[in-house]
Amino acid sequence: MRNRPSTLEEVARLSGVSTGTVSRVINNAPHVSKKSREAVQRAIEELGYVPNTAARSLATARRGAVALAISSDDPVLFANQFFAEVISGVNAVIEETDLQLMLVLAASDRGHSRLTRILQSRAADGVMLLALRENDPLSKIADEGQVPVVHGGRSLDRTPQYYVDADNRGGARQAVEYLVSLGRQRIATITGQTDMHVGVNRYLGFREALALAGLADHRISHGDFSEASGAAGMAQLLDEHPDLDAVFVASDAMAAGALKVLRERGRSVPGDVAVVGFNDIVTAQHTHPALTTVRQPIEALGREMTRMLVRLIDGDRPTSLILPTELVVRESA
Amino acid sequence: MRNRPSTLEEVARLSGVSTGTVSRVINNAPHVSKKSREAVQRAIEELGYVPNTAARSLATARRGAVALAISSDDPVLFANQFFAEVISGVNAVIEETDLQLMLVLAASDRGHSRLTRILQSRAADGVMLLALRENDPLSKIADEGQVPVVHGGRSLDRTPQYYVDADNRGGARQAVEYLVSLGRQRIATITGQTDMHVGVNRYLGFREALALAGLADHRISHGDFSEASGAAGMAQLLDEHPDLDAVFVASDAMAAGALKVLRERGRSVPGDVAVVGFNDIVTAQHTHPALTTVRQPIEALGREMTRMLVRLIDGDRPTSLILPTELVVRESA
DNA sequence: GTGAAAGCGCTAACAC
DNA sequence: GTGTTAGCGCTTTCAC
Repeated sequence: MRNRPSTLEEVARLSGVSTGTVSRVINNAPHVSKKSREAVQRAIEELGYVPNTAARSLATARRGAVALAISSDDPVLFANQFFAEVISGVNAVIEETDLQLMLVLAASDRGHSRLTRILQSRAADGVMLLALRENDPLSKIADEGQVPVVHGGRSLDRTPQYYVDADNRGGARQAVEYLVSLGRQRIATITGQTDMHVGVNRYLGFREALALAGLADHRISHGDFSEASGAAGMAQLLDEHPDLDAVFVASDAMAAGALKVLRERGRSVPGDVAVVGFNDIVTAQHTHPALTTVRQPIEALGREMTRMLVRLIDGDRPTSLILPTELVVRESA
Repeated sequence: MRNRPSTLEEVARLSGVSTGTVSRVINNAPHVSKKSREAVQRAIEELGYVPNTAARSLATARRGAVALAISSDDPVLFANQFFAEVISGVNAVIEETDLQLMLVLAASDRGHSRLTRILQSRAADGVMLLALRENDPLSKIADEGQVPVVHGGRSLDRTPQYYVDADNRGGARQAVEYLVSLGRQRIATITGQTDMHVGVNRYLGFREALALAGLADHRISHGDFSEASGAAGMAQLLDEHPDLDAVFVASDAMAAGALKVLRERGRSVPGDVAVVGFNDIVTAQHTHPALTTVRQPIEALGREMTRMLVRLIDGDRPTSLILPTELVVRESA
């Protein structure tokens, strides 16, 4: 570790101009002579000067940072890769700005209250809120807070003012329409939690598609997005509707469970039963047969959330976004 | 959004004490009468006062934040789940402190120079550096920087002063010893990049175990940790050493590729050829057959790195750590 | 046990 | 185009 970082005042002294001018150069404001500008730049170089962000924040009342807050410990959303992809998208936009990214995982109560503090205190210039639980008290706090908030995903209880979401309903519709186009007639579904926005909307998409095709939509089992619940759901469906010829499963994890049960019961996929999942997790490529599924634009979600937040911080009024999903056809349907 | 946050001075006014006393209460310093303390707390409550972190940072010369920097875009390490697990571990420790977590993904050049700035400028009180490339210039900058640095993993060119790493060598040895204990005699390996610390050490572990068992160690193919290279490596090994009865593959991704080739060539696993991977990625549970592999303590890595950094910030001199790995036996060996 | 006041390093308004 | 200076909101001596 080296000696103490140098200050703006030292730069001023060395370059023979006032602190005001140095400051102008650093923030490349207009009305600075070429001569001073170069003198300052030389001095900065020589001293290895780096501005003190705390001092700057204090003077400008801007933090120079945004927070990405993940409130829920919901395994489905937090699941590994979703997380990594969102961050990757967020980072891509952040890198173009001078903002820093703070990460706040509100797993414990402590994390929760910490997030509350950030929302109330202007510790960040803006917050992206991901995976809020239904009726999460944070939702209210966010609305009353000091800083702009962008939500990733919606919840059932309230639609946030600024959000980016994937088109879960459209994606589900697309998946089921594909099954219909394959000639399947007796299509079932295993839903996710229907007290969650994603769960409900994928289910609605399912019903919508069947209604449009004039097919029956009573073959339903309710899961919770977990692999185990997918297996259980599939077993139940086979018991209750042995004639089914396709199943739309609201998550890939559940679909993996369903495939296992189908194999055990000797139903061939997609011969006897076609299967479509949702999310396109990595594992979807490695199931047997490989899973046809709906891909969410997760990285884009991160990118768009960040863009939106930056615009809000700049005082703009962006409009919320629903991002399209994409059907990835593999072997299971 | 509400009105302006209140200041410490306002708290002082409302509670009828000096700003000095308010400050003492907030940082619960000794020598404050019960009476003042309570008056202050009441005022804080009433005003909803939250300290301004920038002002505090400026006064104390501490940032109240640490950075987790991921320098490399190395797909192996950045791979989804590794990333999420590290962060989860980091977060667990962070939540116990008053520190904030800044995330710096140095994917682009811009990201890189941004990280350099942080290292040089005390924008964070400490930095955790993950997945540094070999000969990464950052390594040097980190050493010369203003803040304590903890490395996750090592590189070939230099052993950092403070690091936490997984026992790659020991893990590999363990894996191969297990194959030996199964009675396998003609054991091959597909290595990772051997210009990377992990690559080399897993390879060394392989040789060590064979040497100890008095077995030949010439069945080698060099991969790059990718699934494709695993497939190519397996094909090559089968061509050159058709008699092999086991293979230690230095990553699960490569192992997945290898399994595919074995299946295509009609070799049964583990009947004809036993396969062990490394990393225990989620997919390992879903290959056919499910993959026996070496699990790295990734969350612990994040936790221990953070603990170490916090101790460094506090002025302690922690000692570097190598965390044990664990063999996860499934069906492939 | 408490108050007063001098900074921390920067920006921004104002004067020239 | 440039210099001067008053803060930003907090902590921390130093008196008392």
